[in-house]
Amino acid sequence: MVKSVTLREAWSGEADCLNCSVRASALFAGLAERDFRQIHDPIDQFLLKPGTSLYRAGDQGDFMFTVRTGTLKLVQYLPDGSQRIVRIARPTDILGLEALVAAAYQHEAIALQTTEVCRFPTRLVRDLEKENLVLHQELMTRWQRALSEADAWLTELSTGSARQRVARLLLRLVRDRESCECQLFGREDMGAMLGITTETTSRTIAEFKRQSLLVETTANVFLLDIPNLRRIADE
Amino acid sequence: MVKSVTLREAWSGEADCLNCSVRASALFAGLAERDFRQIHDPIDQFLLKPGTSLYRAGDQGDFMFTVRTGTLKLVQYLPDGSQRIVRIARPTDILGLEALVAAAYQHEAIALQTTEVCRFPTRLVRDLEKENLVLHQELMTRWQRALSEADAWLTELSTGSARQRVARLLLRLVRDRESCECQLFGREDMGAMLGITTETTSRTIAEFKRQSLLVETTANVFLLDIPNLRRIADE
DNA sequence: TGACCCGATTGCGCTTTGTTAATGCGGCTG
DNA sequence: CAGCCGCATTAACAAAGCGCAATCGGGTCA
Repeated sequence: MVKSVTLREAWSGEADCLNCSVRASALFAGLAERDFRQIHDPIDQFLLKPGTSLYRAGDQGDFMFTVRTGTLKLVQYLPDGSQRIVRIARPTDILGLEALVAAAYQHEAIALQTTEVCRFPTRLVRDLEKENLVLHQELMTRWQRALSEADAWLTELSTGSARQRVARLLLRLVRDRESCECQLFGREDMGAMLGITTETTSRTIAEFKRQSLLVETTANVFLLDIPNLRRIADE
Repeated sequence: MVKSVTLREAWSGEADCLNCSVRASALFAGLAERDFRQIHDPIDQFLLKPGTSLYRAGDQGDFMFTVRTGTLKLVQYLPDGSQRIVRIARPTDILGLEALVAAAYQHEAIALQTTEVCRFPTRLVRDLEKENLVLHQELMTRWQRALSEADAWLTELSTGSARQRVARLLLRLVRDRESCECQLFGREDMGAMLGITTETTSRTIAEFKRQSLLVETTANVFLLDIPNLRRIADE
């Protein structure tokens, strides 16, 4: 079991949205300068250390978040206390979409790496969205993207043998990347993404390493043999 | 493997939305009478026999659908050709939401029972939604509901032992129902929902029957022993 | 009525995965 | 530097699920 740290002392300043480095692909990409002037509530930034919980399932959803850097996991818990990771969030992804239509968050969001997020009030989005067609369109697209991701996790990451699932997860981690290098997560987290145990995950990855499908460049950073992994994923 | 039938000869008339029996809980619940008068394209109804395919992944998404009666499965296929059912649609559910933001459908939709659906043009929703806040809100809620469902399938139906998964699926089928009676699907479909084989599904259900957790009233219709199934689901 | 078909069920051997515990390894702390 | 902690890996064994094939039961069709 992994213990999680609470969000605390993670505030790292107010955001400068107009000059945001991810603005072009962020939720607010469609806002004009005059729209930003309407924003009176401050948009805060947070710097999360790995293991920090951004919010928990059931928390009141007063805020939404944009990931600037790093990675978070969205976790749901089973009656027996074990966790299942239902999605991961990467830079430009939105967290807390559900707050727009529900009172509370549906997952716990926990940083997997050092992660920067921007926080903005849910009601800000609710207000802006009524008048701004681009934002509105963007929201629907985000929703659809989350749904596609969820479906892909079902078909790709929760079906087939452990070997196949691990291979598919690895491939997914380097998709739309220039390099075929990627930083892996802890074995327990990978298992929770794939619906298999920590040990099976570790065994499988160790085997991939022995077969040179994975080459470790730095601690937990690997080069992937994409063609052969793809063969395993599809067999 | 299951073969699917194509949508054909299934047209069953034009819909009378104002007097629709599921209107109160349908997507268009928020429309006033004058809104309906704006609708010039006809809204057609279809009656699907079990196994009929309503649309396929990749088909151009010109229409959306409301389920009036029956059940459909939303299927995605793996590279090896095996199917994974990612969701089921029941009365008042919307099919083809993704057509609002993507060019094509993401799944194949296949009737599991005799099923009635209403079909309306995607662009009708796109147009109405711009002006009608209630419809707009309703759409977001639907999207979120689909997402919650997908997440639940991951945590409840794709995690744990086959016994637990089957039990959880059964419980889910009678949730928000007055009676604890329900019509089951074919074992192959149930397996495809749970990520297990047809045989394992059959063995598990047969075992439940022997233990009287399930009592068959009619062909493939069962009474559930909810408390004990719940115990299995959570153990 | 008898041949046939389809889906459910069962038996059986085999592989994979889960379980439990031990071992290794690197980094951090006192 | 020794001890310790967290995580990955491995071993050994048990259990679960898979794959394949045979069987069963109902319903259909000629």
